[in-house]
Amino acid sequence: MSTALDTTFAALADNTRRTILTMLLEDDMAVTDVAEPFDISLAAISKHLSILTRAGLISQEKRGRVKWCKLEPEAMREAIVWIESFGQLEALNFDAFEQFLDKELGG
Amino acid sequence: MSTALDTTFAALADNTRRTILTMLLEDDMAVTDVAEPFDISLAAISKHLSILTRAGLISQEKRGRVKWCKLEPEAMREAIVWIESFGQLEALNFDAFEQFLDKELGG
DNA sequence: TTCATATTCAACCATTTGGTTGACGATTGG
DNA sequence: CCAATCGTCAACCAAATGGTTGAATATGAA
Repeated sequence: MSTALDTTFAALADNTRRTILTMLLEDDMAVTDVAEPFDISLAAISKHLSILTRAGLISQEKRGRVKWCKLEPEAMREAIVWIESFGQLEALNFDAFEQFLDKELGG
Repeated sequence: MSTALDTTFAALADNTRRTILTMLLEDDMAVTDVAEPFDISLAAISKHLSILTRAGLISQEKRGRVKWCKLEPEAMREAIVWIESFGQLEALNFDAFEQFLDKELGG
């Protein structure tokens, strides 16, 4: 089974896709313009965009013959929560945390 | 070409591996004990651990016939830095959480 | 030494990925 | 209407994943 978090992290696990997301921070872009700086085929970019869309990280809307790509940063929230929570838990000595929880919740 | 960030995100893109990392927050564990709660073969777990090791997220040290797995959370730092650059999502206020914990546990 | 435990390796399978090329459908401008 | 542009689809390829089973390797214990 593949969770939303799986899909998000998998989408982020490729430099081309991360670069595309960064490009889209600035503004919405047409597929052709997204592809322009890369050295791979338009079809390859189209696949990357599909993966980003499936992960919810971008949305695509066709107007005329141009398909516009728009960043959807909300989709990253769950991943951020996971990774930052992990960091928090790690930072605060687990034993102390457990003792704290026992005290607060236990009984 | 596959960057460190690629490898880290790819390693995180699987629920079994994320669960393993969470388990290791508490303490170092032997491979067999890591495998225990999961419903898949030991060999499958062994592969997951290889992927985590390759990503630097854990280290493994053999003592006797037991191989101990240890969390290496530093490996997540680059990923955290990247993901945080999408900062509109910093709406989820972790600072407050940290301050709360400092107050409760600190001293 | 012999048996059991801990872990990996090897071979296999199905699915996904990241790329290619070439054809195709839709749309727009002349 | 015709040609160019935008983008996807289809078929293919090589490599990686996530899983299996069964054999092999280390090590420890009796």
